[in-house]
Amino acid sequence: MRELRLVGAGGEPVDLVRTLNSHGFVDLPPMKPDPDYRATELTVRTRRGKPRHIRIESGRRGYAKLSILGPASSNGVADDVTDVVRYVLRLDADLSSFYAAAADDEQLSWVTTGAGRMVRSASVFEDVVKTICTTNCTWSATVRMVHAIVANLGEPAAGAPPDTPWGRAFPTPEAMAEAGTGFYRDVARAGYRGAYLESLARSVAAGELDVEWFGRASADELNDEELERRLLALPGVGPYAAAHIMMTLGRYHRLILDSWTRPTYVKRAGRKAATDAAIQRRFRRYGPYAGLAFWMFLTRDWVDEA
DNA sequence: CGTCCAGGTCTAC
DNA sequence: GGTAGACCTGGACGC
Repeated sequence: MRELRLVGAGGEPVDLVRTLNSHGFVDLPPMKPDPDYRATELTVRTRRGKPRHIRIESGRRGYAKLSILGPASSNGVADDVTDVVRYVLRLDADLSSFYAAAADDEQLSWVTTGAGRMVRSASVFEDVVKTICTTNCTWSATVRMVHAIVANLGEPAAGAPPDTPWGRAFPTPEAMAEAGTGFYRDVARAGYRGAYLESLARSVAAGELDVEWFGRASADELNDEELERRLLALPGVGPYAAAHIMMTLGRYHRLILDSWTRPTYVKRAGRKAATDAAIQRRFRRYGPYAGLAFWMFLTRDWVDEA
């Protein structure tokens, strides 16, 4: 068992439950939250050996508790797993300036108690794949595709049951590159997205495309405009997908405007209608955090207020 | 049964 | 540069 101090890089508080229910991807394997999002299970790859199945939950005040389930693990493996969890929970992010801006906003000041930390997948590749699986389809179709990809191509942790997506790490680009066109068509039933996924996996596996760098690069090395341009160049990634991927990368300037967020904004704001431009004006004051502020505005009721 | 469309994108003008 | 039309799939509808 390990403990993780729930504090952001700027000393700001971290609300674990809000983080574990920060956006739809937390409900996709290899993550499996409890129904109330007060804890989650997750299967992660480590530098050596099989993936590990773990559980993250509240610990003593101000801490999360991390348990590695299954066979006993060495300290090295526990260190690896801890690093992955810190990454997934985005504990390295500094949201203090976002909170400073939100404190003056009557409709968003509630976030300063620790909301706004968006879960990210263990790799940028995984977030790109999942995002492509959300395009032009219902959420149930996204679930079907991602379940098939993880259940069939993901490496199982020790003791993982067969034929389920749970207990398996998200597949490597190599595994997805080798799966074959028939897998995407007949098993994942990804339709025309299959070609996008296969092309993406092949480029990454071949070392021609380094999507992980998109997550590591600073804003000086890779500014938002250039990053967006590169994301739009990926197969199957258009304006919506680029904005969503940028959110997972911690680039919150762009608002995710899609068939769910637009009507949800109108409802939450108590309006009859709102143009994209009007929505963007509402959150412009947040500058680089405009997209995050928008997302918080939409998802306030995802967690019961204490 | 057919039509529409969902957390859109691509191609061809 | 902006805008139709096609596109896999499978639920949700209307008929």
